[in-house]
Amino acid sequence: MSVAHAAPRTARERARVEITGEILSTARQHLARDGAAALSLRAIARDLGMVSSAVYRYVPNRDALLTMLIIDAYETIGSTAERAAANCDRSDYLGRFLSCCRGVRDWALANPHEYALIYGSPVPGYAAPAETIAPAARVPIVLLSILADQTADGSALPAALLDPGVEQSIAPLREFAGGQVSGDLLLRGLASWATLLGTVSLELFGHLQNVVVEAPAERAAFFDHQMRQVAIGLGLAGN
Amino acid sequence: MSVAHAAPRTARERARVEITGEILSTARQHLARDGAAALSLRAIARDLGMVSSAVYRYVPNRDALLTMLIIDAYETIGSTAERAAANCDRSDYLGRFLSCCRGVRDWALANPHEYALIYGSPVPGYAAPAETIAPAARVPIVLLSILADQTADGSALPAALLDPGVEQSIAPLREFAGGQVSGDLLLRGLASWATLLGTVSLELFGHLQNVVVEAPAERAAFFDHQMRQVAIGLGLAGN
DNA sequence: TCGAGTCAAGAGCAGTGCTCTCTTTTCCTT
DNA sequence: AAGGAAAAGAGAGCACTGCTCTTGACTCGA
Repeated sequence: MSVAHAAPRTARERARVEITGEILSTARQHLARDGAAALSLRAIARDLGMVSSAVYRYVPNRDALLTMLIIDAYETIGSTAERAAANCDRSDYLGRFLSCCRGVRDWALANPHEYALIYGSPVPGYAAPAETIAPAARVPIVLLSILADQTADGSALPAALLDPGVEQSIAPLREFAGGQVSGDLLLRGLASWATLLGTVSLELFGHLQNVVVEAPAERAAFFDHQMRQVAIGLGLAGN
Repeated sequence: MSVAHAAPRTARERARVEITGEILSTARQHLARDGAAALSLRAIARDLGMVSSAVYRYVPNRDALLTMLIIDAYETIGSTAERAAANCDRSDYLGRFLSCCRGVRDWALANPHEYALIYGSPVPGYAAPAETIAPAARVPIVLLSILADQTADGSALPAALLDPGVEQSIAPLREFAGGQVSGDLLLRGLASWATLLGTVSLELFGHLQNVVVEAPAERAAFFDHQMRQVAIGLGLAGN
């Protein structure tokens, strides 16, 4: 029986976790500076003063390194969103929602390449492995928990009747949500998620040029207004 | 004085436009098959039976080729959206909107790599040149023209009062729209654009796994419902 | 102490974008 | 028609990539 994540005993094991960590952190730096497409195992090796083939002792291949960075990005944006939402009173649904949205946007602006890695075009020939699913769910779970809390205290929007085919289409999400939130509200939640990511992506990927003033203050005011409108659509700003 | 786009006179000029066209069409094939990151000038040259350096007689570099493909993608998705919207009566605002959205999604599903090229992560180290602006505007213009028509016949939503900072933030879009559409409606239009692209991106980039049933029929029903809700928010389905 | 396992290093393969030179082909002008 | 200029093709070459294989050195546990 093996202890999970046992502390490294031998010098070899100690060196292994240390070097693996160094590889990951330089990879993170390279990703932040040059983007995922320019991520090069050889360049990382050079930075670490080792030869390229040596890196393969610690990382199976480039895709595995990308997977680690993807998980890392999901975890940090997830915890950012969670912390942002937790900054507000539990019953302040509007505040939690807006805070979460702002947190996502701020993180995206500060880490554009990381954001592009997880929410932009998938790396070609790369299939996201199962380990990414849980971290990827953290942001939508923050949104979902706001809706669940709202439903629990009875202040949620009255559930509209849905077409059976539509109701059926979100069966996986419904199962995940545990039946607390109405299908109608789940769909609104998904729309809010899409609008949030869509708005951030539009801004970050340059599609708001000649549409919204470039200055940070205006961009922030625009984003805030859009997210507030979304919140109204969710019934979060009713009172 | 030179005639714009004059017909090729000499055999050399004729060959030039022809070979350039062949390079572009094989590039399109490679893009559709393997994605932008795997686009290789050498592979294209090989397909065309020429040596790699010869391609540089026709295309300055890889980025220029990408620019052509980007413009191409914007043009085709733009005309797809236009045609889809034009399939409905001019006064059928809801129909035009839904048809446009479905057209965008269908095109994206049929051409995922092209979609990712224009709406996914920007290619690192690549700055979109000015020639892409006009083609990129075609889809939002379709959405905007629906709102403008709606405003013109007096059936648009009553314009809500906006915060001055928010109103100011969309000054470029306001100028483009020519002052016909209220700021409130312009912002709703931008939100609908963001939701459309966000929803399509979520689906195409695999973020709806374990959220929405994978079967095409369910996915279509889900999309349709979401876009219909957006249309309601735009005041397109009031009657 | 000694065999097994682990690791760094280097060479090497196949591929990339891009440049340079050299030759051939085409075109235009004299 | 002839000659020179321009354009195009071909090939070598540079610097880079991911990745594999072999070799020799090191570490660890029995």
